[in-house]
Amino acid sequence: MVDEVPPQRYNAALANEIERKWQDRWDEQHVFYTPNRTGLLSEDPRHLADRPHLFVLDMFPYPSGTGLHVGHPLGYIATDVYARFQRMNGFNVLHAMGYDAFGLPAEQYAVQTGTHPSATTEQNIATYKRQLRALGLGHDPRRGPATTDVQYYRWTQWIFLQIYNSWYDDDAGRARPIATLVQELRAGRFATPDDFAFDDLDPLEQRRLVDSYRLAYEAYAPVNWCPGLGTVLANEEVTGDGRSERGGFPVYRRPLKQWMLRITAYADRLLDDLDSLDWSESIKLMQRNWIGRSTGATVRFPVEGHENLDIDVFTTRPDTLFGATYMVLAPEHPLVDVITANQWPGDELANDFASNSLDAWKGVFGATDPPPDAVSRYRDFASAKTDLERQAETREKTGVFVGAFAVNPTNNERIPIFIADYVLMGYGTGAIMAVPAHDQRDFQFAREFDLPIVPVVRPSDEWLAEHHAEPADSTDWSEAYTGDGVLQHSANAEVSLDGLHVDDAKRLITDWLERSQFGRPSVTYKLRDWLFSRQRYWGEPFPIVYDDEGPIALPESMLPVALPAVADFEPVTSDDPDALPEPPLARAVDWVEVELDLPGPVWAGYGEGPRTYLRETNTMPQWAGSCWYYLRYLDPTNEDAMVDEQVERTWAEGTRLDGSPKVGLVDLYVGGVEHAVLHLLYARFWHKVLFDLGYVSTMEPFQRLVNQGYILAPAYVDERGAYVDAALVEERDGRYVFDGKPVTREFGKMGKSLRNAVAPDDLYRDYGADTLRLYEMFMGPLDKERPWSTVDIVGVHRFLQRLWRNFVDEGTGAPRISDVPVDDETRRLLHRTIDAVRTDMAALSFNTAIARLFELNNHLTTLLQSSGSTLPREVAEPLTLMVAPLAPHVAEELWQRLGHDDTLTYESFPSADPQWLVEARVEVPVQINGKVRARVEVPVGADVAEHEAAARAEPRIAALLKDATVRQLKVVPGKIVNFVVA
RNA sequence: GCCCGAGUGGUGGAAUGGCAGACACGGCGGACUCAAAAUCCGCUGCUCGCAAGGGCAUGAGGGUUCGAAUCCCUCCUCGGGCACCA
Repeated sequence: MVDEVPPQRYNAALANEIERKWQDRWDEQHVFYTPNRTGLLSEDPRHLADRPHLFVLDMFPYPSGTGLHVGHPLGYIATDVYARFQRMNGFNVLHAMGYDAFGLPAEQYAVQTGTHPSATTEQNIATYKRQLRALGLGHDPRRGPATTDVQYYRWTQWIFLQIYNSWYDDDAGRARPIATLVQELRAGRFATPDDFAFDDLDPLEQRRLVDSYRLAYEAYAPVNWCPGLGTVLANEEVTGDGRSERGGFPVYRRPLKQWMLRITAYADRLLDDLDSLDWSESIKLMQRNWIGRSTGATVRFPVEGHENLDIDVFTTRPDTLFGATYMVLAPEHPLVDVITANQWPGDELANDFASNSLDAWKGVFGATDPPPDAVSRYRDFASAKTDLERQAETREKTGVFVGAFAVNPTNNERIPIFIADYVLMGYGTGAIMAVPAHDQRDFQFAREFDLPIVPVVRPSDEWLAEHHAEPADSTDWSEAYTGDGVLQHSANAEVSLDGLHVDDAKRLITDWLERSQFGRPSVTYKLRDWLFSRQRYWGEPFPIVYDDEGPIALPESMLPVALPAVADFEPVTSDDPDALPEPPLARAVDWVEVELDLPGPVWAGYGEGPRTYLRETNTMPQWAGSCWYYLRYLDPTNEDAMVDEQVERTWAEGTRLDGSPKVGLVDLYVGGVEHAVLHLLYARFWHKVLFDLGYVSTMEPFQRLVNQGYILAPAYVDERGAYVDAALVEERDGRYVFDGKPVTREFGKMGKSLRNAVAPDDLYRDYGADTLRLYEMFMGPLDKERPWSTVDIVGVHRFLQRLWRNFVDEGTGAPRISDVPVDDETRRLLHRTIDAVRTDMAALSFNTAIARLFELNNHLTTLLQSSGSTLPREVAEPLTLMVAPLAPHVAEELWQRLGHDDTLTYESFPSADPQWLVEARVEVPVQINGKVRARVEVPVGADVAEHEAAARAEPRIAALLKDATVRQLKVVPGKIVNFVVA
């Protein structure tokens, strides 16, 4: 005989029933429709548009074929709780969810399943929508576009056109429309070929000149070529060990013609504007490091034997210029071919340098052959290495002398020129002056190649002692000295740095360099321009066509350029590093060839009547669609503009946490830390371009950023080192067994690769969505990683069950509510709880907010048990409203059973009455020598003397103080009493 | 190698200069039950003690302070980022 479960017990079955009911009702009644103040979507039956606006955003998901696991919605739940909380605080909250659906994985999934990516993408989005709806997320369903919608990517293409049709005016410090560049060129502001007036240039020259200034441009430059994926990649998509972030295929540096976006023009603003954002310091730091601004000087080194030929180097240590004893160019440096000598220098070398140097300088590459052969052999050696191999070689210094000399402009010493792969073409000028005494890499190279090491900064005595070194003789140093010190050996007829410290020496030598025209102050960045084209099918086509001379942008009227529906969409992949990129769209011959009559000025290549063009066959990278989706949420149905100006302005109004006006459009942005430099840098860049061109009114996209921690889960490895399905592993006596064989447990990020994903559908079935929501919020602070533990879920499920039972008779389902006033103790607890929950929710500290609600509910449980009475409405209603953001379905159901007809979504969040926050008396711990020995009660507001009297009157304290001398007494009223005794 | 961040009961965590361990899981004991599950109640950092009570405890060591998980220094471990960036 099995006992009946009470029909109205809050269990999974009842929870599911309640959840379905409220999800349907929210949909039917358009509860989460967020009105715009003007324009489209301004229908506003609830009069929300007059409220202050708040934009709460999640990083939108990539709809993969496997659906959601419980790690995904952590951030979505958090933003939903926050959005619901702020709706109850009187905000008109914009909260929606779109889909980032172009990109590599969708294409790979399509290849695997043999289905077209448009079909799989549609299915995957449907799955995600179903799973997210079941969580009860209060999204405005009208505002969630997919980046693959043609009506969406039409505007992605439009933004690309704005970028293409802009140039960066360094003097104005912002991007401006390309037409203004033409005005400036006509006015003679910038140099033109052979100093011809702009209008005297032929149209092709004009076009090339203008193209060279655009923020989107084609460049033939070394790029990251990944044959395993069949596409090129951005720097940000290549891991530290030279592999593709997606798939882990080797990546090679190859010079290829590709589209680039001039993000470097924004380097300073991307760096400086971080200060005005409410982001964690660690994310800001990651962006700062990625941008990598270095200040120093560019110095011009004349090349011996070449009239008017100089090599520019960038250095952060111009103070050490007198110590530059050789020079190094990157192997790919364009001047290498010009300066490489035909023969090794002869006897004069022995006069200037140690007699055995030349053989050392030739290294292993020039032993017998003349310099050009040595150079070309070294170049082959260097370019054959993948980044991975370079890494593995523990930074052994290699290189070769090119047989030529430069002149150190400070002292006219001739210094040999080398090529070496420790100098990178892509950074600074691709050439360095080497100061081996004060740079560790140069030091190692100098040791390897028997080059002079001249110390020009005198190290501290401690350093010299530690390195057993003599200051004058650097040859016995064990490493370079990079610290501060006093300059020496650094004087010529015009300038002397001797006796100065490093910072002063930098200033003085930079002045001298400018005066003598050998250099100038300069700034260099690690950030490179953004490689923006991919050889993929599943991405946004470029609104670009080609004539014989180069690219031409299509006019806005020809948007969208729809992605042709081809059956043959597979990328051409290879394991041959020498394979060349082949965009799949190039095979869509009918689409590629197009006859157009392009209007526009002659200098842009337009206006020649109908003619045949070839379309650009590369597509945009996945980041393109995610760079601006938050803007489309504002005005998703607008067919005339990316976003209506008025609408954008209303959502841009608002304040930061400290009350100052916000500079970022989105009030709260929550997402994974993996986008710290990729998406977040790209999106900031696009937003700034749109800001410069007047399409948005804020200079930043995201005011407050919170990175949610990953959900970790146990993963199990078998004897061969392979991951096994975690769901099928059993625990036996503390050991783990899979299919009868022992496996070892580790913890890792939940997901497909570790085979440890837990599907939300199972949890909806076993506990309900409210329980899942509450559990994910209760596990710990939002920004910390946390281990998933399915057993712990029962704790929050029990809470909901007790809450339900306190409100509702489990047998009949009738509410157990009365209108009698509560006792003072309960009322105090209620108001303290309200106060704490408000603070915690505003701070996204949901775990502690939930703990406070547990306490209140536990108190009510005991209260009802002891009195057997019904729950006073005075506490029932605020408790329901406080639970609502976290567990909205059950809260709505209780609210209804409390006698309310309308949704509680727009009810006011309870406010604490200050009168009930203060206690009449307060318990204060009494310490003796910092150890708590007793507690005494004093009236609130008691002074120091009252505290002391109360403490001394306490029997235990009195006994302990009886034979002791009180040397000091510390009282913090209401907090602590501390006797310091001898 | 450089730069961040984090180390608190058996577990997740709370406390950001003033009572360490809120809240929850797990465990132990009890009530209900023929029994079990569910539910409810109590106990639960370690240690000495029959008890009253004492001692020890926030990765390790030192410092500042009447008082330190919290601030400072050194070290250890783990996690993350960057990595020949001149």
